[in-house]
Amino acid sequence: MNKPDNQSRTEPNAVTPRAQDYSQWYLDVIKKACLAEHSAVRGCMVIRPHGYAIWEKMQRELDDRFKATGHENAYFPLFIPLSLLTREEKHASGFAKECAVVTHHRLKSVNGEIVPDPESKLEEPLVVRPTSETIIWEQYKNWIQSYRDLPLLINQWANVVRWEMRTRLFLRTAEFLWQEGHTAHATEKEALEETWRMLDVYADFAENVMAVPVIKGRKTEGERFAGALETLSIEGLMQDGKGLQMGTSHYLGQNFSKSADVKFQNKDGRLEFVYATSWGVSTRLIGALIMTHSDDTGLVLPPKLAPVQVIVIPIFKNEEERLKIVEEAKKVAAELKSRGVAVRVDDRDGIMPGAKYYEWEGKGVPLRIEVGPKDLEKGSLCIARRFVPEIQGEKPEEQRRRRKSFLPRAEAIASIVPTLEAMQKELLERARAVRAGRTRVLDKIEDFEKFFKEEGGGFAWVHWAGNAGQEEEMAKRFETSIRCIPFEDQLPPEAKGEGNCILTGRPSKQRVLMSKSY
RNA sequence: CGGGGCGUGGCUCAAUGGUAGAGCGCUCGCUUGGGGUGCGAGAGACUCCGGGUUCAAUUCCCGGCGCCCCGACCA
Repeated sequence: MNKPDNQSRTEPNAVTPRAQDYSQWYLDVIKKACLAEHSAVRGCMVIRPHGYAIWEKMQRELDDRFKATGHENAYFPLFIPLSLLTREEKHASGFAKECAVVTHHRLKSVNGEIVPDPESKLEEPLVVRPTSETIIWEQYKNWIQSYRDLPLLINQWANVVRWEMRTRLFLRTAEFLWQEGHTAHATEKEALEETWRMLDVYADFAENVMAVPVIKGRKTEGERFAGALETLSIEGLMQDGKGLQMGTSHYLGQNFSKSADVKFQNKDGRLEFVYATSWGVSTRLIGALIMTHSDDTGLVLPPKLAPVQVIVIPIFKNEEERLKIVEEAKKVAAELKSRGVAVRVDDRDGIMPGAKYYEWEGKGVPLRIEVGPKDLEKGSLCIARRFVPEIQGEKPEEQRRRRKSFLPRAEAIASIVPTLEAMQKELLERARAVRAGRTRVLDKIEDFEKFFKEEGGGFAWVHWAGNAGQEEEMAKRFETSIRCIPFEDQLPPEAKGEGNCILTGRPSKQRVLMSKSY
């Protein structure tokens, strides 16, 4: 990476990036943090070790929550026979436009060129799973006979392929990693409860682990998952004012059990189709993390998702000093490790400490400990935070001073865990504040237009009673869509109550959440 | 699939109708070390592919291919 000149040096903690071009800013952060890059394969992404380590942390947190709600992991095939995928009509037509299809099973050399062997054409094409409902329900048919087999609560960690026209690292790639839960229940009530429960799991994860505040609600008919009776989602607001769907939980009713013919015998001995749910979150969440917290210096990670929570940087002049200081740095690291902190010592020689600061800040490491000769002498440590809570009107250099603190050694080490916990909370608060600053309760279409065309946009709470065609009109005029019809408790107090549709003026019982989106 | 932009050392880019240059990175040496040390030496490019114009093309023209951005499609 190029060394920035003095003018382009960045001060950490800028919540709103100076970059006008968010696309470029987003890519810069990913690059600085070494998270991912485009691969030579169209629309596909290479996740680099640091990015993958974040995903692993997410996986662990989510998996714990799935297990705690009674779910088990399993794995199903990558390939779905075409006839299986097309059994559920709406589901098939919903995904039809973005399927990768395998048609041959062998290659052959023709005139010196290796091509699919025409003789090896499959009798039935195989679709690379865009999602696994169909193949999983085909299997559930064999697993479910009695009400005693229910509920069946399964989750799968997998990759899926959706052949998107346009891709963006993490936010939309042709192949992505995700988890998909697929559950079967004896009653509609139980399935609905599961649908709502898993949305709560996602919302809890988003806020308490990712430190990204979300709005919970239901999708409009047009945005519903193909084949679902109800789609719930959590919606986050990114720093550029665009909304992002961060997770979905679907109530599938009996659609998939009917098309796969999955019946069970209830307590009365009668045969019934089972009720289904499915729910998923993907590596898109890493995109959400980046777009929510990062600044011009690079990535900012909530401590709970930081693969390295504390980086220890030894500072030394000569070999003699190096030996002593690195030894002390390793001791400090060992003490932190015993307290459950993910810590690393950057003892690389020949790289200036300042360069290391920039590097680890770019990667989003929450805390840095500097150990130098003076610390050894005084028995102290320097602790620097990746970010500090904003103070209005504060100058950058004041803030920089506030980011660092010099503490007696024991005190410094004891302060790490509480500081990480505090930073986790501060990050959520900061994201909440940014979102609040970009959220409006709007009643007039002129105000709506001004908000999205002049003020950068964000979340708009508006009354809506339009039809699908009128939703389309809003999309054309303002590039906005209904992100969700929020649950009642999700509305801010000033947005509650009845009113009139912002477009048609027709009476509306409740406001919906509108924004531009990814 | 439409609209725009770009393909030049590893990266970011410059220049030129006469076969290329910088910064960063990399290697070696010294120097330096609490916010991107400084100096010196060195390695590294058939200028995306194909064709055309020309005495001569990296440069101009045409056609591919690839990438990026903006739309349509979507987690």
